[in-house]
Amino acid sequence: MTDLNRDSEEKQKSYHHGNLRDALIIAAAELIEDNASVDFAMIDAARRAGVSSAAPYRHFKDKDALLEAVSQMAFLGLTENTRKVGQLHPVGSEAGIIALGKAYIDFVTKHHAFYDLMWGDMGLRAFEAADIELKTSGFYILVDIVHQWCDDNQVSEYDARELAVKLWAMAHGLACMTMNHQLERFLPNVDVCSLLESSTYTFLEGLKHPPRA
Amino acid sequence: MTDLNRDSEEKQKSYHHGNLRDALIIAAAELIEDNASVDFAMIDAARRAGVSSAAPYRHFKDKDALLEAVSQMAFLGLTENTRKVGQLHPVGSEAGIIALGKAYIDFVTKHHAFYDLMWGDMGLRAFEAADIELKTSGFYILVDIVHQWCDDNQVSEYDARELAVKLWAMAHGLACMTMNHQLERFLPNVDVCSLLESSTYTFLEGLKHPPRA
DNA sequence: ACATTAATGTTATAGGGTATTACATCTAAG
DNA sequence: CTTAGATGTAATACCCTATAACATTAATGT
Repeated sequence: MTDLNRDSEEKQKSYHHGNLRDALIIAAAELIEDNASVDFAMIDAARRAGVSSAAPYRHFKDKDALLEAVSQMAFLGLTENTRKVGQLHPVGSEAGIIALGKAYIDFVTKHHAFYDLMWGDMGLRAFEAADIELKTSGFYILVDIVHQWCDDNQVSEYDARELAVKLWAMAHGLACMTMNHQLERFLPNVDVCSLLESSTYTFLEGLKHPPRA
Repeated sequence: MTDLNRDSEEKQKSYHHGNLRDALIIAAAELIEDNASVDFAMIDAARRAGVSSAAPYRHFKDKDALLEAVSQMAFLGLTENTRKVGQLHPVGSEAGIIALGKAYIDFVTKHHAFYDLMWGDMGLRAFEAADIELKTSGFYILVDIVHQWCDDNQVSEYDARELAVKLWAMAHGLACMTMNHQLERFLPNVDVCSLLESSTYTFLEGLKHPPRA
């Protein structure tokens, strides 16, 4: 009877968790989303995964390492999202460029707390490591689209990467201002997506006309 | 002799500090700059001001309150800087608009650690308070210049505040990407100021041409 | 002047968080 | 089936925030 009970029911709790590392990443991500802050306590992530407060340190050197793992998860999500949206539009279309910008703003503002992990002090340390591709591939999706746009519009004097950076900076800036509640302060009732759209159109229009005064 | 020594020398230490509140703000600001992070310990700010670890709590409810005071100081500096730079150029000139953007990027990137205080989670709480003017007056300097630019360029169909937001977002985005070291990653050897300049020119050029396709 | 009160500073400490150490339990390899 | 390595636990040292109880000074009224 004792033996029967041991692994009947569901999975029951064994001394070893099985996949604590992933469970901790998920637990941390949930805590971050719930509290809208990265200031959760390690012991809370541990409890959520059903282990003691010391267990996480078998899988992560310190809290920063766990946060870095969450950051990587977030980058995966962002890149995946970017790729999907990019495929919905013809490469080089202005609609595609705008859609990417909107998707970026949408992702970042909806996962506000992850933003700090991805672009804040945290991400920077491990950015040197082997995951550079993971964290930059989203950008190159935009570069490709912009490159094609340049070809299609006889705007050949510009470097696609430079244009992509500028366009990204526009989206990034608008996303920041949204998250800071400055947009609603200075432009109440204005949608950030419509701002991005008109900004992008204006900018692309400017590119098609004489470079300098 | 004992009496003589007591207040000779310089100011000597009296039981009361005299202006501990300001001293703590300055100490905190210095610690933030030095460590490039807001994660200083209250006791370190207290030591820097020459008092015990509990003394700060006579002047600030908690650490957040001290950080908020530092944030206000930073906003004062940014606004003052913006005002000065604005006065160097004719109101409405493109050079003036670009100079403001450059000044913003310069200030924010040079005081990277303050950025979090000013626009991060911190600032948001007290943004509701009486210091809204302090924290927004810099923006309206830009609005005025943009408004004049619109008049000078027969671009009347746009709201100056909306254009100012868009221009600010551009500068803000570029500043973020600089601080995140993304600019140097994707565009090594490119100066953020030159990016802002060409971005702004392109954007303003776009405004002068047919609104939509 | 002098007493009284408010303001400001100190020491001690509770409470909460991180991360380590020593020990316990399980898994896997031969 | 034994032994080594991986993984989990309990206990704890250390750091930080914030409060409480107490000490000292400044300010105020008569």
